Amino acid sequence: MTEHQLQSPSLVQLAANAIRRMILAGELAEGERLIEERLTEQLGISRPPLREALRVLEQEGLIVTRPRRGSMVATLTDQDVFEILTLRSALERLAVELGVPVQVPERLKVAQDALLEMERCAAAEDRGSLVQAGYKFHSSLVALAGHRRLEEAYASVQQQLLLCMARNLYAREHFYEDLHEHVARHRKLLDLVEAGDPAAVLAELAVHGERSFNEIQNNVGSREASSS
Amino acid sequence: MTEHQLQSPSLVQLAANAIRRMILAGELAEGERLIEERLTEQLGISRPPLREALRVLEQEGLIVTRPRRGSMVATLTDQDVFEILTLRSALERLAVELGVPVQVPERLKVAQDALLEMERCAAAEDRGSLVQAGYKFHSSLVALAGHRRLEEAYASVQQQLLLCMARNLYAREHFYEDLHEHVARHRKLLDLVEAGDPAAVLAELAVHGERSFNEIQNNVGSREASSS
DNA sequence: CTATGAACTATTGTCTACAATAGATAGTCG
DNA sequence: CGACTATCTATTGTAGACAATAGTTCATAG
Repeated sequence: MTEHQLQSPSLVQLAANAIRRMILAGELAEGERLIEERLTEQLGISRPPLREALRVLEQEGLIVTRPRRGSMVATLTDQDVFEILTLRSALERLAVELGVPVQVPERLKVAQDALLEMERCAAAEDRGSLVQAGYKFHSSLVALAGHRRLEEAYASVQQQLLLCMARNLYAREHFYEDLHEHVARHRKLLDLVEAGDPAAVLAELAVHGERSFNEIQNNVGSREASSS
Repeated sequence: MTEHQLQSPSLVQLAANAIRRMILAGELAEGERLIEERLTEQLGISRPPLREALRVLEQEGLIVTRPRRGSMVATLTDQDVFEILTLRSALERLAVELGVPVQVPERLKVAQDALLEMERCAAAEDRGSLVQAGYKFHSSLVALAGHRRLEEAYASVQQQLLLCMARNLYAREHFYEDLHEHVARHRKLLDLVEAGDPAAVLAELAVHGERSFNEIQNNVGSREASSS
């Protein structure tokens, strides 16, 4: 049932991916203007496909466009971070309600693999990769529901969270106070999922989300303080 | 705090709105191919802005685009309808959790007005307008949360639901078995919101959603049966 | 010295034209 | 007579150029 829809990507998709990567990697600072002609030179394409790519990123919430004033990388306020975190939490809850107990074993396998990857990263104290692995783990949990729109919405929200973290290196360095405790929480989450008890997973997810919320808010706050 | 950001809409926005309206009004059938040149003639614009508009609609889930094969109006399967309804429900739940008890009285006013409009439509037995008014009512409930991303996500999902209903007139004619009972349920919902009891609203919303689910599924099913 | 206005430049919005490809149709071979 | 292949056409993908506007800078007047 996995659809291997291999189809040559258009320049629009390639451009959108490239710019998305640049933004999430922090190569483009928040609030930075995206000059179309400059991007066309960098990417080696012409403006029409680039502009279509910008529309895609705009819908994804990574950039903001005002008529006649061009596009800029989205600037996230505390309110934005609040919105992202609450929305993410709500989507995860739906995913658990629909996906636990697990119906399709293959999907569980993906989550298990992601967790193993997280544990490897924690052992190597590689915080950067741990963030990525954590992202994959959560995505795989959401994928348990077999709900395409949910997955897309989640990916979009998670992406904005990465943008939020890309804006200050501080978060990337200090994000997880205790790596192993962090991974242990994820292990517990997966165990509960495997046990097939949605209520227990939701409860764990609640404290899980609470922690993320505090950590991110603190990091964002510290950035504001440190920039003065 | 209401931002009157008056800014002249670009052709992209105008085109997106126009095509969106055409799709939701049923003027473009589900699965119908959207030939770019034909649309440019209808709308009196050239292809670049049109293509950007199509990207917007693609991200909104109203059309599907495959590389080198153009765009077509999205075709919704039963799985799609399931996804739309569950997602909508999850978003409404988040809205209630954040928005009840009501913090900003002005927002409640909007919901009250929408409900009055619903009651007027029910009294006039105008099912078409009732659907619209119901949409506004639910949107205003979601707006209680003061959560921009939530509102946008909800609008997108709700829009797809309208697409789902646009594909068969049957749903529009017979959607609400009992108009007044339907409106009464909404009245109760708003009363609970005003009372400021999130748990009670969530409980009512659950049965509310359950009903919508059955009604829509039945209508979709009947369409499939009646088309043979 | 400051504030207001106009001209200018950088950038976006839009259009026309060309290149490339997927689907269709007809022709030919088995 | 059916199936496969080649050509052809309709449509999408991309490029480059022109038009319009917002922000900036400089000049001038108060």
